[in-house]
Amino acid sequence: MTVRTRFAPSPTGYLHIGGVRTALFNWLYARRHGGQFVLRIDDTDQQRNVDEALEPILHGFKWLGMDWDEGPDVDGPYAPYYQSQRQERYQAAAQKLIDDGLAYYDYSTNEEVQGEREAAQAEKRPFQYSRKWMAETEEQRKAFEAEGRSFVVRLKMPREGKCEFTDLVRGELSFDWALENDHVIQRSDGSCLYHLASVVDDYEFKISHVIRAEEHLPNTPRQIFIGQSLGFTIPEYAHLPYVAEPGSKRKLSKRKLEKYLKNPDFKKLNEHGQGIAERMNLTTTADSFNPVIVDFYEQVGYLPEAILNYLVLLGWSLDDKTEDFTVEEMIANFSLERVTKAPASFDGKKLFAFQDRYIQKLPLKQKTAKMLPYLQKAGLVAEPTPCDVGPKLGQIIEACGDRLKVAGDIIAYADYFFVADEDMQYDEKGFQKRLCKAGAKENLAKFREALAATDDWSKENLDKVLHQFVEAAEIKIGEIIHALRMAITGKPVGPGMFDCLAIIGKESCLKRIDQTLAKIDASCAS
RNA sequence: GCCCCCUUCGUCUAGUGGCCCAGGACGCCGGGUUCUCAGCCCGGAAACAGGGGUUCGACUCCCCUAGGGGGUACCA
Repeated sequence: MTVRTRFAPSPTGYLHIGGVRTALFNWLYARRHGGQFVLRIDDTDQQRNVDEALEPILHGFKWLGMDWDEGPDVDGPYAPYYQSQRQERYQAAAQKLIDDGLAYYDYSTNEEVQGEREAAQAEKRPFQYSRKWMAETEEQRKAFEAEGRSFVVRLKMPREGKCEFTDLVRGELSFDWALENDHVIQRSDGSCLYHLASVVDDYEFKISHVIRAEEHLPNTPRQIFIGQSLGFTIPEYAHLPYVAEPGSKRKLSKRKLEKYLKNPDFKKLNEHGQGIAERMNLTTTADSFNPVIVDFYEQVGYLPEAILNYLVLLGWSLDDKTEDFTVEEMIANFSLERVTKAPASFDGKKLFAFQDRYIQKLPLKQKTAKMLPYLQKAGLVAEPTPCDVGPKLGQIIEACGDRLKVAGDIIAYADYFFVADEDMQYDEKGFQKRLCKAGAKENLAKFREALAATDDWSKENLDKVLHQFVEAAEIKIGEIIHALRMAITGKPVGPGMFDCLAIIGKESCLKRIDQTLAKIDASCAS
C-alpha cells in the first residue's frame, strides 16, 4: 500500500505554527515511507479571494521546504483539490446514504432539536434525537412540506454496539454508537458539511493515513460510520496532541496574542522580532506578524531548518538524547509510534536556542548572503550591492561571532560600520556613562594621538598600541576602551574593540573620535 | 450536563516491572574568564498529580479521586 497523507489548510491568510507541526508530521510520514503528501484546500463556496488568502500559506510551506505532491499548483490524478469545487461529489454521497437508508431527510427546526438537547441536559442524560421529524417515505416528506418545513440530511447513526478502532498514537479506542448524534451532513441550502466532505475526499484522494490534531478524535466514529456506509476502505488514524499555549496546556490559537504576550518568553521572542521589523521600516500588524505565525520567522531571519527541528520535537522524540536533526535525519527516523499523547506547550526560548545553534553552524559565506538583504532593507547598503560591501560584511559578521542569532540581528550590529561618520548616532545613556566621566575626554584625546601615529592598522597591531598606551598612561584598560567604543561606534556594546577599529579604518576612526571630543564639550554637564 | 483524551524537573522529553534515591535538552541560579555584550569553563537547584490495589519489587500494570484539555453546531 502506498502511504498517502494530507494536510487541509483553510485559506485564512496566514500559516499557523501549530498547523505547521501537524503538516510536518504528515509530510515526514509520507516521505519516510516513500509516499505522497497532498494539500487539500478547505475552502467554502462563500469565501472570496481564496487565492490571495492561500498564497501566504503556500509560501510558508515552500519556505520551510515542505513540498507537496498534489494540491494547488501541482495537478494530480484526483483533482480538483479545492473542496469548493467538489460539492457535487459530496451531494452524490449524501444521496447514496439516503438511498441506502443510512441517512434521512429531517424536517425539524433548529429550535425543536435544541429543545430536545436542553431537556436531555436538564435530566443529565446523554442527548439522542427523537427522530420525530425524520421522513423516510414520500408521504411523510409531503406531509412535512405541507407544514411549510424545510429539510436537512442527517446521518442515521447506529443506536447500539460500539465503534472500535486503533489509533496509531493512542492505541485501541472504543466509543458507544448510542452516544453519537444524528449529525447533519447536508444543510437546508443543499451544501454539504465538513465531516462528509472530509471522508469523501480522503477516500477519493486515496489517503492511507489520516494524521491530524486531537480535536478530531471525538469526530472519528461518525467519520468511520460515513466511510463504512459508503463502502469505503477506512484509513488509519493518528491523532496528534496539540501544540499548546506558552506555559499552558490549552490549544494554541491565532487570536489570543494579547494573552500570550503576558508570557515573558513569548514576549521576548516577539519584541526581538518587532525590533528587527522596525529597523527595516516594516509595517506590521499583530494579525500577520507574531510568533504564532510562520511568516514572522521568515521576515526576521530565522532558518527554516531550525524551526523544523524545534517543531519536530514538539510531540515526538527519537530517544533520550538526540536533539539535532537535519531534515534527512527527521525523515529517516520519524515514526508515529514515538509521538507523545500529551500536549506540548510552545516554548519561545527553546526555539530560539535551536535557531542560535543552527545559525552558528552556517559557513560565513552563507551567513553573509542571508544577512546582506537585511542591511539593504534597513537602507544601510545600496542596491545593487557595491562591490566592496561583501568582504566588509564578511569581516563584520566574523567579528560579531555568535552575537548574531537571527539574520535580522545584523542591522543592529552593523549600522555604524556602514553609516557616514557624521551620521553616526550615539546611545545617550552610554555616552553619559562612558564619556562624561572625569578623565574620559583627556584619555581619549591622548589615545587619538597614539592612533594618529599608527600606520599598521591590523587588529593585532591596534591591540598592541592600546596596551602600550595603557601601560604608559598608567590607567586600567577599561578606562579607555569603553570610551573608545562609544566614540567610534556610538554604542556601549558590540564586537571586539580591535575588530571594530580595524573594520572602520583609520581615517574614520580619527574623524569619529574628533567628533566625539566635540560632543563631550557640548553634551556633558560640567 | 453528557462523551472522549491526557497527567515525569519551569518547558520539551527519556523511561514498556528490578539497569532510576529517575537520564538528556532548553531555561534558571552560583563561581571563574574576557575590553562591553555574546560566549566559554566549573558547580548547583529542579519532576514520577494524590490514594488504593497487584507484585518479592512499581514512573512503569489495574481501580478510584483530582487536575488539565477537547468534543458535544445547518464551524472546520
